Amino acid sequence: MLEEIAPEMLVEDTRERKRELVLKNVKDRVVMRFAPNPSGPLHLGHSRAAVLNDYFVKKYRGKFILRLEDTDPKRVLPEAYEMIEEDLEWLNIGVGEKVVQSDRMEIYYEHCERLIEMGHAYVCQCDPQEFRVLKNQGIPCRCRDRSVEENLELWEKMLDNSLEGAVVRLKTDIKHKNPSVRDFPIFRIEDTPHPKTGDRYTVYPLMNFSVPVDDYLLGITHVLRGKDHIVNTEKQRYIYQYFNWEMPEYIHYGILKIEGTVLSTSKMYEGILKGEYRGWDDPRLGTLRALRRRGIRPEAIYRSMLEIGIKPADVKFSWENLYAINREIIDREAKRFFFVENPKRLKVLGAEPRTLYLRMHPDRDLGTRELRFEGEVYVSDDLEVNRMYRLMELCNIVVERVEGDVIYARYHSEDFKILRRKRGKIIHWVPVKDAVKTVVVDTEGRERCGFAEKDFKNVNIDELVQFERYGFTRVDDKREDRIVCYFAHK
RNA sequence: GCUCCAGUGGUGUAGCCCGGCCAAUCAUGCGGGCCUUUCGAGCCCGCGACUCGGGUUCAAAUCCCGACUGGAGCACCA
Repeated sequence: MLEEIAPEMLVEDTRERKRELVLKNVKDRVVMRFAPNPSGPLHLGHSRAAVLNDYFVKKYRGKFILRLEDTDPKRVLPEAYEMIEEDLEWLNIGVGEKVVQSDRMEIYYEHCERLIEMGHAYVCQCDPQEFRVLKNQGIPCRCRDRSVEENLELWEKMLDNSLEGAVVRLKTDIKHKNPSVRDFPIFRIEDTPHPKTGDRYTVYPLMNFSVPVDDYLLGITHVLRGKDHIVNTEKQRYIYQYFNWEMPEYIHYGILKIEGTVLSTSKMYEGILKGEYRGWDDPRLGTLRALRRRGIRPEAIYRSMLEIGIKPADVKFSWENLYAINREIIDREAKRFFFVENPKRLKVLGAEPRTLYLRMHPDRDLGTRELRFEGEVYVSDDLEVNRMYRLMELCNIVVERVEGDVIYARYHSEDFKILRRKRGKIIHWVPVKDAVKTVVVDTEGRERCGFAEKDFKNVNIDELVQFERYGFTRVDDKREDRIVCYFAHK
């Protein structure tokens, strides 16, 4: 039946089902978390975890928890809490619950105490270098077999701020084949004031402690993380075992390698402070806000990340693929305008003035624009003497001479076919009168100056437009003397 | 160096678990054509890959071993 009416629908359907991403071990409900460190806004790298979590949560009607992991006061940027939420909202990710780790310090302390009481953790006062030497040989340090009472006493001292240079270590396997797993630290002292809690705490949990504790208490069922966390998963397994907790399902995906863009939050921040970048949304950066400013749609990023998926092999991020998806989205809504970069004056002799009305979009009704031709226009190409050109949508001309910055040409004919026969080029043009000074900021942050046609002045900020043959840009700012756009892609 | 993981066209992806229907999917890219007064979009055609070597098997992209390549981890960061 369906085969007769619409066979292509069937084909499409099976394909879609095949490519769909699935989660293993889904019981009644999935709870997943996205856990960034609030050191800056979200970038392309983060968007992968955020999107995949959101996708699965929506697919299985579960819960998305945003957990801000701010247990290293040195790596917290106060504005980042807000920025991360904005970025997620922009990506259309539904945050079901928000948790901030610095609000949960007492919880971590309690659980640490329990581990000490059970004899699974101890306070270690060894010099880090010395400990490492012992650890690498698989030899326990002398702190390891202190009594529970002593450890609790020392732990209290740590909290009281009367013990320096101590850490709490988890007893794992001192001969574990991965040395970093051997009695790894779970708490450390850090005196740097915390942007949220000030100097209230000086003892902070390390990730491999706070993460499993929170994952368990929040009821996380599936954890999606990069394979750089594989060893951490192994470490965290000890915590689950000691508390006799059931472990969530872990999925480790390959590293997403993104070339040609700055993604390191600390490097970006440094660059901003030095004035090298104009802010978190500088077009050279890989932050979501930079992409937004350039006119990349959140759906394009979302689809891009789903396409990449969760396979364990590393993947190279392809800007081309992202652009292709974005182009597909914005093509139908982007109004067309003429824009000439590096403008040169062109005087056309012997042509009658006239007014043209062109469509804003080749196949959708987005209105018309008006071009008044009065003999003098801007063009961006270098024109050759004696060659025929066509001012697009207008008429054929032949270049006569170039005098300084001004090109002189003579009107030749109307018919497009003549141009074809003479193998002439079609060029863009903008009437000199009423030309709108326009700056396009490219992906390197360079300003490219030129003129757009008169009606371009009616665009709204934030609108996406296509400068014909030039590329898609987002209108960023309108000033009295010019309009500023950010370049998206061809 | 040690430990672990992975290798499908330029890029991303499907297939690999449960060998045959895979002279390998889809997208992007590239080349060509149609259309078009955009070198855009759309439509059509084409290009292009199972890292290599052994083994198991009637049969291997799919299973096993080795090599090579790439990656991750080896912190009082996350």
